[in-house]
Amino acid sequence: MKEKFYITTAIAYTSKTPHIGNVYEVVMADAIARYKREKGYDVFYLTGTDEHGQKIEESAIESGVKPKEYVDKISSEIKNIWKLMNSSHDKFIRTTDKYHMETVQKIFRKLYDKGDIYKGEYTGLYCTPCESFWTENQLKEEKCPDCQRDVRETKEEAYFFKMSKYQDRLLKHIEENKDFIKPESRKREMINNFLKPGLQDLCVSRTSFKWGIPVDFDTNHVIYVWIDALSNYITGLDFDVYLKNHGDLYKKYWEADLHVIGKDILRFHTIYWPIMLMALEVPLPKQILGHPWLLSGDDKMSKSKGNVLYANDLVDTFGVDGTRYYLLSQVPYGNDGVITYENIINIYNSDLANTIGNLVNRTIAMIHKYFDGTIKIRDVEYLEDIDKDLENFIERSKNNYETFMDRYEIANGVSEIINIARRCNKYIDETTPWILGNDLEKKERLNIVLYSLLEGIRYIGETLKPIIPETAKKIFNQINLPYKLEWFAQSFGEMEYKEKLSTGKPLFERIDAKEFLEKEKLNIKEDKKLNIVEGLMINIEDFSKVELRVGKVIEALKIEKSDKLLLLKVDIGGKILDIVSGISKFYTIDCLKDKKVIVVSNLKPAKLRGMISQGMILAVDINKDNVKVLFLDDDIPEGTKIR
RNA sequence: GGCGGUAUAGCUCAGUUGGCUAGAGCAUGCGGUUCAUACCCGCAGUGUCGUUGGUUCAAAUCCGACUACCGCUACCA
Repeated sequence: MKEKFYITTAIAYTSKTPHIGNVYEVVMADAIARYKREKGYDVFYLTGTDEHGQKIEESAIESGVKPKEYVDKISSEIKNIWKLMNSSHDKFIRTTDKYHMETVQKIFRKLYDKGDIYKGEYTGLYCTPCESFWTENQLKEEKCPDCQRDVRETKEEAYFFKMSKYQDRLLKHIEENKDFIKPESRKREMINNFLKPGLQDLCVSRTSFKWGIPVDFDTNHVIYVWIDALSNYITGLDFDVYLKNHGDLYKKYWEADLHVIGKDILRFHTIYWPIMLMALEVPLPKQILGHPWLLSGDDKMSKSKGNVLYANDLVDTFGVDGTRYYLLSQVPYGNDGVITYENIINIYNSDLANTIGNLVNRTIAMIHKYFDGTIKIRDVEYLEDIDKDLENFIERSKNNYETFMDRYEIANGVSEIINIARRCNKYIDETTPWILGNDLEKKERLNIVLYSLLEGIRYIGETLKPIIPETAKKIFNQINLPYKLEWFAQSFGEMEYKEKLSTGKPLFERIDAKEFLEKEKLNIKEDKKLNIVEGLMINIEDFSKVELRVGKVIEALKIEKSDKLLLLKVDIGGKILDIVSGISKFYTIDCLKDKKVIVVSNLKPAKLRGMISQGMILAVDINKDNVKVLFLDDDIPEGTKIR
């Protein structure tokens, strides 16, 4: 009976096309899944898309389509990218799938019936004309800050999950199960930040938007998106809420062996998710692996730098395997990795083309040249020390590889493969087969040498299977062995190559970095074409509701305890508005003073960080770390209306 | 602002519980080789291990302070 292995990725959020970080996660999970399959596990690998929530509802409205249409599109886009990356998932779940939604409703109901979810209320001060809730300190002289009218204490219903009930049990579980949260450093974060201070009851329903799974016994409410999303790990296996009629998948594969997720959502997976499962009386997953990111945010990606990266583009240039290889070999285990075209080209050329590709190519060329493509098994009696060295090195590397892979340290595993290839290249130099080839009496010796190399290549092919399967396939093709060979059924020196080898085609074409980067620069210019979102059109009346005026910044002040906010006093022609703006990272106080800006002057005031903001100034978000305020010529008088 | 993380060769990163003369790959320089994809092999480097105090026989490693960068989070009407 095969041992089972259930692995999942986080399901990708469908508010927009996934970035390379999500792609990394899937490639990583895929490599682990493939590795486990090779090792003989009965693997179930689940991935999918998370399709509910306010953000999606908003994005859909923005694009002028129904939410379902919107998520259908993005979800299939994501599915295609996963396919492109050669993900070998066994199932792709969508949270808009009917069975998922039904089970989530039952989960909610069960927890409600149990008393772990209870109906409570948000208490707040409500201003009826403005339809807004205010907290006490938002009020201005006990009146609504917007309209200065009276507010009333009002309650709004919401469902809450009694997190605190399970927190001690969870803390104990985390402390007793050393490998529950990996890497180690993240575990401390979770315990110190969330568990030790004590958990608050979690609000698990929303009434402020509609795009979600309704609470079936109280349809004004939709279920909180995390309850919905996390459940996919069991609904995807046909979980039965009442624990009686689980589907076969569930019976076979739960509990999960590994949840691969980004470190940013570790909190949900290591706290809310286990507590949900405890409440459902279901065993917890064995391990949660919070992986680092490939990019430390958008900041490192900027079109002007020419390092924006999309999965499609990467695959176009480097192929699936070039891309997978980079992702799997270059992201460090603990820290975020960096990705630039220069780096990828470098790694691609040196590791794939030069080290592995060339090794395979030159070996096969020699076998054709000296033996017409057929090599017989080595005769152990004639082995020299140098051959044994090679063999030992390769066996050792293979063992190291497995050790790393078992710990999910993929990048370390990959470097063991490269080590094998390097060692083989060195062995060629040590044995100089081209000299042996000139001497008929050395034929036997030459056979041993080339056979040993062939075995080395087989080892490389095997270990590459989980990493870059297409290339592994090509290698097996070239050395004329079936790809589906059982994982290392023959150890070094035992394989018989009965068939004549096929003629070797290079596995990877080298990429000229200079040429490529210059071409890229041209492409970037192309990319600057405008992307106008169709669908959301407003008419002139809508626009005329917005009052834009020229304002002069009289004064800019830092707001305490805030990194992003500045308080601007802006003169809009006789009237001075206080405007709170999130630009303190980009502009100093001095360089704003006396500047002319565009002000939205009829914006409903709002309270931010305790300050009342009476308007807004226009600025361009080039990306989240590059914001430009739109300044006007100094000689335009303040107060002038803009239209 | 709160919480957390990271600072090591030109670049990307390893350095397990304190014992290094501080490593690997790439890039650089020199030499070798020609089976191979201007490839491969060898040799050579360069580092006040972010700054600064402390603990210790011994600190890149442990503790304190500081600085810079990053992430999450609140706030960017």
